[in-house]
Amino acid sequence: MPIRLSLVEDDHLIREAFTDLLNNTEDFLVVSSYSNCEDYLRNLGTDRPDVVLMDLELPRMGGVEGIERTKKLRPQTQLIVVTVYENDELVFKALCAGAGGYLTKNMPPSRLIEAIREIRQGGAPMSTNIARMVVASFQKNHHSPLTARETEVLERIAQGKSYTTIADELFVDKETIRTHIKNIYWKLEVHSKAEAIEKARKERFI
Amino acid sequence: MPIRLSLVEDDHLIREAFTDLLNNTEDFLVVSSYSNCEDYLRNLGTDRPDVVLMDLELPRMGGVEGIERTKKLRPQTQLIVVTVYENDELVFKALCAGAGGYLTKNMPPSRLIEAIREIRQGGAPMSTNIARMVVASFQKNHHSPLTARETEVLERIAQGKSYTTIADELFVDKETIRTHIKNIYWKLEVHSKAEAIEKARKERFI
DNA sequence: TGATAATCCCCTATTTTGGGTGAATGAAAC
DNA sequence: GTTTCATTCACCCAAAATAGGGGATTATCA
Repeated sequence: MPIRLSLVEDDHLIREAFTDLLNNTEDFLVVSSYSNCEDYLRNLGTDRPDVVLMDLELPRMGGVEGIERTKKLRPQTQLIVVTVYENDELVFKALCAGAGGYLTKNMPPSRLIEAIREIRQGGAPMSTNIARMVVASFQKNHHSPLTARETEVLERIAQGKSYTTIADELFVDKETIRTHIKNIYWKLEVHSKAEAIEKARKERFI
Repeated sequence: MPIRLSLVEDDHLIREAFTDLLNNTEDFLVVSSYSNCEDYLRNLGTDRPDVVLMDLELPRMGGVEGIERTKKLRPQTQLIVVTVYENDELVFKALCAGAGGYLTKNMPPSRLIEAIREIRQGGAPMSTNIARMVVASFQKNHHSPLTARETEVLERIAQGKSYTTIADELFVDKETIRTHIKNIYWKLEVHSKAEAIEKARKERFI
């Protein structure tokens, strides 16, 4: 049985180039291609694609929402984003929504074929820069204004723990934790837990 | 100038095989190889490697701590983990500690060379399974016991927001949020924010 | 018809939080 | 050898948040 493919891409030249390329590849079958998410989702049940190549810049419903809906309607569907965008926020939104791979359009056509085989074999095909962004998202900013202890405290705050709990865990007094929090707030220029967590996460201090 | 490489690997057969392979590759220079982290770290300043291939199962100091210390001593050093372990926890610990790539030992030797070039060009070389684990870590569990609304509420709790703030954001009354929280606690069998966040994060409900 | 989801209300008591001010210790840096 | 920094703790206050208990009304969906 061939690997069933659907394309969602609003540039019809690219759409046809991909269709040609993939239909001329052993084991691949392009069952459908669409210029928008709405038409694609309407036919998802009858198309039954194994893998979908999805663009993100689409008219009306965007690709990220398209990914989410695909996963709700048909969870076994695997999606690879194919786009020009390398924007942090968009990449993570797409992955959170359920994309299993992310390619940027400056790749050689052979990479597309490779990626489809890779995702079928349990991988997560990504362009070089995307993989780096993803791995970097696990790592802390080394230029944090917070001390080691303050970081430890804020990490626990971000786990929803109370001052008392944190104090117990770190074998210090509750007042000590309060002092650390005050210093953290001063350094991050915030006045509440939520703001501190948001800022620290954004800048990867925690 | 060649790419300077250090190896940290306690199996001396593998160490020598890698050294041979890499020293016979254009532009590569293995400047040192060690069977443990302690010796490696002591010489990091004089070795000045561009890329380090690091095993994780090491005597005394483990590879994860080795990665952390490397990044503190010499942040520009790039590290690729080369190990047999595909354990979730270890993978994420290594990446959080600062690893820029993660390969499992069932790869062809050519993949090692490719990976070193890849990390130098701004990539994050990973084995198939590792890449999948990393991408999956962004995605939610589709078998959550929580409703869409409850998930929305718990996500905001995990951002450190108060009931009042959440109520405002969702355009409902504070009492509604309280009811959701009670139901969340009942479903997750917990009795506090911290426990709810921990359980929900672990099971990827949020 | 029942189950579930989402909304809201009231009561109580305890804890938590944010802000202010101050201070002792020890280590590292200059 | 003084000074900066990190870490620790103390006490005051008032507002806010939290957890637990009870109950109720819609609307939807199977």
